[in-house]
Amino acid sequence: MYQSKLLSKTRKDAPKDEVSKNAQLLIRAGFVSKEMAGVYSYLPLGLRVMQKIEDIIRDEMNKLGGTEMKTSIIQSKEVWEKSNRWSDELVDNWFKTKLKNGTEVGLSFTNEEAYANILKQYISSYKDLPVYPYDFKSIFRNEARSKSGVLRGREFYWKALYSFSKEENEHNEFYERSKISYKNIFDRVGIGHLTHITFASGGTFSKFSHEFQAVTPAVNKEVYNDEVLNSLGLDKNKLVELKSIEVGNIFSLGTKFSEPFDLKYKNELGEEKLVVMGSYGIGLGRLMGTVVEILSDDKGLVWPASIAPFSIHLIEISSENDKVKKTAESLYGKLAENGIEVLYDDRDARAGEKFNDSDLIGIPLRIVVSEKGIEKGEFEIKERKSGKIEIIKEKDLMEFVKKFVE
RNA sequence: CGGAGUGUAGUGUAACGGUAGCAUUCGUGCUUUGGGAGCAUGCGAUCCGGGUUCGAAUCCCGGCACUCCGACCA
Repeated sequence: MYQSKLLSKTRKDAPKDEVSKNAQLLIRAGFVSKEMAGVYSYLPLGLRVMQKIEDIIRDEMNKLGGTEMKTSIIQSKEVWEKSNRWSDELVDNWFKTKLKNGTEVGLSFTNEEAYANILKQYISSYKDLPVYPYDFKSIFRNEARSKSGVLRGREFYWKALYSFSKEENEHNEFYERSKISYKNIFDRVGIGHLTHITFASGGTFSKFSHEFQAVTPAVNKEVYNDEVLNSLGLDKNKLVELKSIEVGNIFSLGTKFSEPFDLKYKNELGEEKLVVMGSYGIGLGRLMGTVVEILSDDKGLVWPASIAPFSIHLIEISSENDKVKKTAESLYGKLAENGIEVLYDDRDARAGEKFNDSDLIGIPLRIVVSEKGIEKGEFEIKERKSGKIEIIKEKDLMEFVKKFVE
């Protein structure tokens, strides 16, 4: 893609009211635009990262046996009254509105009800189980206070998978496998080494759940109190307190939702049994923000190759000599032919500005096309993460790049 | 939802109750071309609504927005 057509631009200063590192960098680099507190629009660069994260999660969910679908955002009151989660006194973060005819509806803040309600139509026999539907969707939460940039939004994009199992054993087996999938996801987006599974409160529906906490030098501490520690039999003095961000959460729901929705199946003996449920969530925006919090440096963003918006940042150093532009164009074409995603800085800007922008945007590999390089038949290659610079002969370039992209 | 603070060009900032200035971005021209370069020139702002005053960015009231601390966080 031509950088001149990118739509967004970098800036030197972050808006003064944006305090979190993730939002400051993402805004400065032109990945997101702030609509209001807790509500961000994704610009082309940001969307590309989100899509890569989505692809990785989708891949892992499919391997886990998940089936992708899409539940609606508009939810009817009746459904949520069944599980007693419509009342604002019990759930205070609903966005509610009305249809023209006065019917009350809400914007979904989670999916248990939606899935239980739908699956009731399709589950009737033990032969229908287990099933693991999931979706990616925008979720709306009317938070009293939104903070930490993209880490805690009022509108955010997430993946939610729900497991529907015949009994506890079958559920537990899946639950354990889901942990591995989650671990794979965090590995693949580049924060696996810092992400740990932890015990957490089960909220309103189960005694405990598991959270995946990514350790970070900044932001967010949660779930660390005597009650939880005591009930887990842990000694507070033996624990180390770390700052971390919750990047994923899995719950065993038991029959908490299958009961109110009368979600039952007949077993081999013709007996009616309640379905055992679990839920498994990951916020994609939060995950992206977490990667930013953890991997960025003082020059800007640093994306792991797996979720970088582009693999290569191709930079031409502006010159009177039109050979530079021609060479850069031709290289851009060659890379594209080989299926390599390239952001090509074709702007008429000075080298310093381009280098700074490149560091800020954080694409893993930078290739510089300059007049002096062309004379020698060489390109300069810089790895964003390490800052390591190499000079590569023109004939070796494609091979080098292919190897790097793998 | 409780407490505190802040609202000035796209962004960052200045202005005692008395001409809204500076930097950057952006437009134009020239110079420049390996780490946000230089000269010239131009465009662009006081959150909204009331009030006090000869006069309000500035003081007062209300609203809205944002930020911070806390509560909350399927």
